[in-house]
Amino acid sequence: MALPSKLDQQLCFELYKASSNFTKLYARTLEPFNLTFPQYLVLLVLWEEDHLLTKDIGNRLGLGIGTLNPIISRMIAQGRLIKRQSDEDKRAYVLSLTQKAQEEKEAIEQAIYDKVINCNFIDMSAITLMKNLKQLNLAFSDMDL
Amino acid sequence: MALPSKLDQQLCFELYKASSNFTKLYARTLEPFNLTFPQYLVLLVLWEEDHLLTKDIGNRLGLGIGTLNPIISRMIAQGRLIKRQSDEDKRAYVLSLTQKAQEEKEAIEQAIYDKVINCNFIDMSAITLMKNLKQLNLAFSDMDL
DNA sequence: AACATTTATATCGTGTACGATATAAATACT
DNA sequence: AGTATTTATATCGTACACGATATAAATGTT
Repeated sequence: MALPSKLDQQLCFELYKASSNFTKLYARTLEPFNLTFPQYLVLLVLWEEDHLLTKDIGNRLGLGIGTLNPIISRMIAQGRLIKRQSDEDKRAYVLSLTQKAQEEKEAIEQAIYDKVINCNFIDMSAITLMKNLKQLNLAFSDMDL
Repeated sequence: MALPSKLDQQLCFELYKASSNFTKLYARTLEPFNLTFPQYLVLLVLWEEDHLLTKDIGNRLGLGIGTLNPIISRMIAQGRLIKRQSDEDKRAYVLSLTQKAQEEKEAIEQAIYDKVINCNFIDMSAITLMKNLKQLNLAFSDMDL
């Protein structure tokens, strides 16, 4: 019987490396803002829709509370987020952007544009790549992983 | 001027999620063997070529010593690896598979085959995906990231 | 209303992952 | 040979990332 194909081994590995490379690239770009990549993802979510519950952010990023909570705590300490107990549900907490976090949006997006988008390789075949990745993640979401 | 494109934001995010999903899938498959995904990657490397130096494994996996060393230490404690000081270069250490690690290769490959390869989504468009990912990682390697 | 279950968050333990610093051995240079 | 630089590994500090457990509030059941 066929053993794990080379293909599969390479796929998981290429994905692992690509994600790591991308994270490193973003990390360097975000360092001047004293931001990590996961923290930036939280900002992306809240820039799109502010005043979300912890679980909402977790759902959108696919992160559990054990990962998200420390990230949020640090972002509160940084003065980027504010946490308020929800009125409707006293178990839940509403996360909101501070003025600082709202104002730095443009500068951060510009930095990403300069350093990341200008890496021409993004254009390569990003459409196909994205399509495949989305299909992949869709398949995972149907797997109750 | 165009802000960071939606495309880019989605690309980095889809990659992040896909890698995380894959790692989780592998983690579950490898758990019965008391193996983590990065530890499995070290085994993959050494199954292909045994008796490598720490730096060789690091190069092939794209991992620094700060990440790799704790992984190797745990694998030694697990009885999977043996570490011997190199004769040619007394700074370097040769990592070798124990008999246990050699013998469990088949069983682990079978487990991966059953749980991962049988996820039909692998077939989808893995060829295209792989090609794009390799291109991406090649571009990164030219960036002294 | 009393109780059981579910849900939202919190905390803990283990294991990456990276950058910075430290150390000893090897190599290059004068 | 003696010194400077590079190289291979080790250790540390910070920050994810996940699963397990804990707690309190909300919901469902009888």
